[in-house]
Amino acid sequence: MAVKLTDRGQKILEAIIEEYIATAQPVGSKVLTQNQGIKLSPASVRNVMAELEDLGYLVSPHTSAGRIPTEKGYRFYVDTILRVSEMDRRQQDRIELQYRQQGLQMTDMLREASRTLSSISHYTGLVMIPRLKATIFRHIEFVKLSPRLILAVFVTQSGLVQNKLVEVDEDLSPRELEKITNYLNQTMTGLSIQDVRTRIITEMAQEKALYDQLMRRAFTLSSAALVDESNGDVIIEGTSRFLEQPEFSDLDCMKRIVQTFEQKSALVELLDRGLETKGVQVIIGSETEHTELSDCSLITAAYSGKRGTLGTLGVIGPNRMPYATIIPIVDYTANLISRLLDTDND
Amino acid sequence: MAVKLTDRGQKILEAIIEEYIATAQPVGSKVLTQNQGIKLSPASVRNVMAELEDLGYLVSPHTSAGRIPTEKGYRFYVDTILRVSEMDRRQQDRIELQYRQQGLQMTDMLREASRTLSSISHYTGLVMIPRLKATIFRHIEFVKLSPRLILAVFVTQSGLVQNKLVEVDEDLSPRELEKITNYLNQTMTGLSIQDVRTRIITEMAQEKALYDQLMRRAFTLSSAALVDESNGDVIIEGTSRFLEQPEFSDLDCMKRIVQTFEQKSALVELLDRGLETKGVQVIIGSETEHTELSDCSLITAAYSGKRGTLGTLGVIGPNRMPYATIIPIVDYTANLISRLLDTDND
DNA sequence: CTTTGGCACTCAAATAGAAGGAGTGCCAGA
DNA sequence: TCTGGCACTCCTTCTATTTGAGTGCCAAAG
Repeated sequence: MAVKLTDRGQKILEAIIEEYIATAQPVGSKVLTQNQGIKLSPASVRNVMAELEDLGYLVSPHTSAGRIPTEKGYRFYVDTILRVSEMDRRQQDRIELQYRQQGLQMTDMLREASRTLSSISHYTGLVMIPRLKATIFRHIEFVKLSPRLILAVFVTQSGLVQNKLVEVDEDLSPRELEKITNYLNQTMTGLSIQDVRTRIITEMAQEKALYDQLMRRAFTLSSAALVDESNGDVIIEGTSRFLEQPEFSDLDCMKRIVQTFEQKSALVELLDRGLETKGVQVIIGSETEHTELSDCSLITAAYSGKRGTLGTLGVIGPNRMPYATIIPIVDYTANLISRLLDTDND
Repeated sequence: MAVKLTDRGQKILEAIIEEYIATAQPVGSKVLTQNQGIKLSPASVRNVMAELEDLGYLVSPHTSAGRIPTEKGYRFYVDTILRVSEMDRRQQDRIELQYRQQGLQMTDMLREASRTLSSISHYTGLVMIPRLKATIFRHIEFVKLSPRLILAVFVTQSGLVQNKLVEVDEDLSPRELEKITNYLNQTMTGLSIQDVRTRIITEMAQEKALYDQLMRRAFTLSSAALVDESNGDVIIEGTSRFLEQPEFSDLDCMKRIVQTFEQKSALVELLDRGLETKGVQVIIGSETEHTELSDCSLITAAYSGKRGTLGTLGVIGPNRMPYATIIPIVDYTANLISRLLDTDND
């Protein structure tokens, strides 16, 4: 790390990585000299390449092949060489229009976001559904389905609708239910679900609540309704893109990756990492800390609603991804979604 | 079709298909003679096999290979040879228990069904989400989110909850909204969504409704709320199972299939076919009428709620599927889901 | 001291040929 | 009608050889 890389070394590393991203073939010294911008003989390039290999940025699969970037190489490329450009303006407009024409349902929008991410990046799109507890309480409504079964419908500030069936021990009259509804809507609006839940707990602990039958029921009901079950769901679109990548032509390796996708938990964990971070985050290969995904990279960014971060979205593909084009795409999409969530439903 | 197959022909066809299902290798005359139940010499078996090939039930990939079943062969096998057994009782109980422990949300249950179908069949599970219009109206509730934006929450008899955001032209007072809610819940409960919609249309056409402001609004609102957007969604679980099948080791073919899955429309169409049919239906290869799925077979069955068919579910895999074990699984699952939808939420 | 052309060397990938073997069709005899 | 035998087909596997891209290193040129 402390080792400085010469200017020339960087240029050549950049050229190699970009060539490899484009072709998926080990890069030799000859093709690099055809690259304008490098005005050296193959022999000189070879010297530099040997240096880069010593530093751990490149490896050669075997003696008579070219070089391919290591994870360290990609990391260096992303961190210090890469300068991301803006996204094409016309493409931006086209995407935004597509969303505007859509309906207003939040989950539909997120699904569309995942699909769009996949189709314009040509990799697999990921969108994390907002954690309930991170959202702001707006409104709750109870619908009595049968004496013991109540449907709780619960709307967040950003327009996310969540329903939950709650089984209760005692038959609640419509009037009681209405009172409970009014009480909750008056006291809880504007708080985060997290806060609502702690508040319910503290109030339940206080004696005054325990003496009041109705209050007790209100709290029982609402705490049951607000349990976050959708604990980290991810919308994955474009899994088939993985099948296009030559590095995953090994069926066994492919299968393990798709299985990991299906389980989702690993992806949830990876997307969670981006929640705290501002801007675009890149996770390369073994940085995922999942052996099945050790040949995959993620480009993620957080999106937010009116108040703070709601979730993350991004793209997953092979290490050999065109970061320069995809980073702006992810960045733009995260901002767009944030904007749409802000303007909708107010 | 008119051609009668000898008893011996059937026995041998059965043995070949079952051997091929088990091994995925062309079946030769020799292995068949090792099968107890066939007490003939390889030469005699060869004669029968040549006959079966003439009839179109078998083909040989090349002269020096064994024979593999054609679609026609599978069809004949499924229609006339196959006798399906009951499902293992213990497995039944284990599955049912798994569902009972689950929550009550319908979509979660269907997702679980798809997952279970996949995991016990070792193929890909499919469950069609009920079409809204096929379901029975139970309750509707409106939540005003902002002056112009109303959230309609709508519950079907079988417990499916659907929400929809409706933009309205005029600000409705809470009282008006309540009146509308009451009116709709009183008049529409027990009708199918289809009926509700036609009723709304006819009533709107009648003059009396047009003169009544409130009524008009009620109808506008409810018709907007009941538009079926989720037009045929399918829950697909276990796509990675396809990667295990040797017949799809060709990456290109594989990619086309997974892409078709992702688009879902083809699967919706295929599952739709099973809506009218009682019992288990088998669709083999080109019967799917989708070129991408011409090497796939589906085993489907309809499931129903309190009143009539709600949707279909099933398993998709290669033509070479162990029909004998999967048909009972699909059958059992469809019945189980129907039963669970009947007993829940009443 | 850096750069470059030359050259021997390495090793994966492609090609070609040979051997092996599974399975068939057909025929003559039981 | 069934069966053993036999010639034939042609896919699969294996081995040997060739090919060529790319390297490392060195000595000479800049």
